[in-house]
Amino acid sequence: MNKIVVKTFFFAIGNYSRFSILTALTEKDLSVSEIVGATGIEQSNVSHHMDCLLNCGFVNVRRAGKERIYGLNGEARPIINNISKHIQRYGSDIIACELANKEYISSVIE
Amino acid sequence: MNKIVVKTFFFAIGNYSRFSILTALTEKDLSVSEIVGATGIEQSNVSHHMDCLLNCGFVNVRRAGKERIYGLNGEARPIINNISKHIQRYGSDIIACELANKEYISSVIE
DNA sequence: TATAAATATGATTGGTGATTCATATGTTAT
DNA sequence: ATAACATATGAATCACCAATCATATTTATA
Repeated sequence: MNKIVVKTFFFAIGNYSRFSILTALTEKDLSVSEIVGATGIEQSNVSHHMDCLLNCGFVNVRRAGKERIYGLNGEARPIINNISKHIQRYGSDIIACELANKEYISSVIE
Repeated sequence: MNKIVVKTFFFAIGNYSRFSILTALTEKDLSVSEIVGATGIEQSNVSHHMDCLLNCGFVNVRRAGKERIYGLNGEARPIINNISKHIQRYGSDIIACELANKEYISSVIE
């Protein structure tokens, strides 16, 4: 398994903000301001994330007047769906994680 | 989808070293020194990672003399397998990521 | 019980990247 | 052409975590 591929994959997807954006895009294509509304992430921050997701091939973009509409790439959809399924299915195991109570990771959560 | 669960999941798995360890454990249970051998990660660093993976419920551990043998938890196995499959299947898309050439992420790779 | 082997723990540090802020670019309408 | 809206870009900061080093703990063997 190629190290660059693995690192790039987790870099792009393994971030809560970006994963939220990808999840939101699972339902339908969204403009930047709609993504801001759906996720609560600040506008310029969303743009930075979209740049990352674009460059890593997870999303595509098209113009619509003043807006830019982002959509999931076909290859990305099954990845997001599958990880979501896993997280939902094994969420109870994950949340049982004692680490959440240890300072080591406490900052990671919320 | 619970934010804590998502964050914990990606925190634990979304790290190349920890993902390598989990991948190595897919084949068979391993002692710490065997993990060191298989992954090239330094001993105390492996221990720190195992602490994380233990606490997050991805692995279990048993004693065998001086050694400690780590194994994948049943719930973790399908997650690792599935993500591996995805990365293998969509690797060519991921690796086409232009971001790899931009300084923004260049440090992430290697 | 002293020594060696295997692993864990604690403290520290450096690098990285997410976020924020300020501003630029692009687009539409008046 | 200018104003208003939508988004992108650049720079800077701050927090976080992976890695390292030194040392402690646990178990086995002589």
